[in-house]
Amino acid sequence: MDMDKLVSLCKRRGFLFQSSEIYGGLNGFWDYGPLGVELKRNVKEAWWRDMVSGHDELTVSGGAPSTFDMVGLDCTIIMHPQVWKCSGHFDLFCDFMVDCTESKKRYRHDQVRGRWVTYREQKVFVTTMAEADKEQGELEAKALKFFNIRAKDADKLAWDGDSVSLATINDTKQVLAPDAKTLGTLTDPREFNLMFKTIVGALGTAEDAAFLRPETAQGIFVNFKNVVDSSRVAVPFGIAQIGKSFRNEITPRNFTFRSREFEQMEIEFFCKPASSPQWYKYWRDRRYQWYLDLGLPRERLQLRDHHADELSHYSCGTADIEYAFPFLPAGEFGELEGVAHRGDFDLRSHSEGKLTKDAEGKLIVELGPDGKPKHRGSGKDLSYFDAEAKERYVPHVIEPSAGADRATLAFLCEAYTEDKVPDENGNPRERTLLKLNPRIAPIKAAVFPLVKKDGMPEAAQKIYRALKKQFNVFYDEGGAVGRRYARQDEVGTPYCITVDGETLQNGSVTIRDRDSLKQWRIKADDAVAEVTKLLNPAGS
RNA sequence: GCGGGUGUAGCUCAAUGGUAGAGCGGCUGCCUUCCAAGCAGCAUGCGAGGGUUCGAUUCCCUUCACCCGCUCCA
Repeated sequence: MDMDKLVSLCKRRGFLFQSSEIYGGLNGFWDYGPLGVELKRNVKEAWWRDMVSGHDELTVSGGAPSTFDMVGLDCTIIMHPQVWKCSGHFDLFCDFMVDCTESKKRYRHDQVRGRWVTYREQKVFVTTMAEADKEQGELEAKALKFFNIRAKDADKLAWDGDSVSLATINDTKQVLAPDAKTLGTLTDPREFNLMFKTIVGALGTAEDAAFLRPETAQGIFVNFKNVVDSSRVAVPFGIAQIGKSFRNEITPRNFTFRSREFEQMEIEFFCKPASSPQWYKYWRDRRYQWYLDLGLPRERLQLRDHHADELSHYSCGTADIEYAFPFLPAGEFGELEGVAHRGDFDLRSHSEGKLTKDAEGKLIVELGPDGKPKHRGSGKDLSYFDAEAKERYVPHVIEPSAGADRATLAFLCEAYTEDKVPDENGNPRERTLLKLNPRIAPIKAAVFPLVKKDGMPEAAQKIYRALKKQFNVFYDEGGAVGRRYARQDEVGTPYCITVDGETLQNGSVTIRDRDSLKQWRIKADDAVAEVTKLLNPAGS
């Protein structure tokens, strides 16, 4: 599929526009047009319905270890700055980077490592990005090349001290950058703010700095106690939230895939530590199935477990649900949702202070240079008393975190179809259509009078008004009926109802299926019942 | 952030140092009894800023955005 064609259709038909387009646009920001907002709302509402409001806490659903509760939450985008310090975002999202003017490469300042070495009175700091086990070999090879000496004379190099991070070096003039041949090609370290900074208070000073949330999850963790105390939920239970998040992506690209302002659909599921692996598996499989049910095919959707070395420092297991977006190279997949087993990292961090892993892999409070906690927690007890088991523990957390915009984009990509249908003379003609699942289609049905006379518009309008009470439907009486069908196909409307001459005789109308072009007759009075039936097939 | 490319109507494209045209789409009317038909008419544009010039959509600079590659991807 040609991505440009989809982007063009999205703009032409009002699904997606570039933000601030009349001013030249803004990199990484996108607006949803009249049809796009319907589509995205339908995606979010399907998620909320399927995960939260439609959840049956009385029945053990397929694959779940037990029954469980689900509730929702809607938190603010701006929270106490300490939230981001304890969550780990503050440390991770405020990186210092250095650029190499020779190789044009960019490095995380603290990740560049090197050693001082002297040869014939010249002392330089040789650096590399190599892994620890290959580091010394790399450094020696680079030093030999720089001083232009043979490998057999390697013992003439005088090494001084162990390998250290570039962050400990003040004099960049004597630094040989990892991919450079000459000295002093690195810029001074510059701060990269991956979180959006803002000011709280009209007289904003530096102390009033706050951040727009980079994820909705933390609002759930900091409200854990409020929800437990107020809503009669018992572990195991989940708290769900849909909302905007903000990240300064370094390279926003690929349409809405990597936007700087985006919407998340997140669940934090709290469970007993011992049963958390089962819950992890449950959520991972259930979330994968959700995308299949809404129309992404198994061939283009994969559930990929992270390797151990890919896991975040707090995670005991993470799987990504990934879709083969057409803008990616063949065989590559892009993340739609991450399902992470986060252990008790978040609740404990917000209670005790930001945690880190010690040498044995145990979570301990991270200390600053002064020996005190680097980021102080709230000091509030976020443990849970399990009345059934008569024990107190900090629940473990499973986090299915989905991108609403990415899901919407994936459904659009998958729906985009070109086929050939017979024209009025029976010759094949190119057609563009969106084969959207009717559940998420922006318009559920269109109603047409076959021609604009003989009372057909009046009859069609009556059907339109009846349908409109329950569904987003569209009325169109202009031009040839074939053109009106084509327009609806292009925006993914699953059904078209047409009033014709027979309607006036016997009260029947035709109803047409978008994908198959099949038409059948129903009673005009049954239009609402028929569309309701089609949109709610048995078993769902 | 770097390198390369691109930027003209809603979309796809053309032409030009003397302020732009087509196809498709859109709108109005006529016609039209089932898949973008026909006829008549209408509307809409040189991404932004600056410079050179009598005059810039065209040449130059800057900027913004998009695409490709690198980097980044918490």
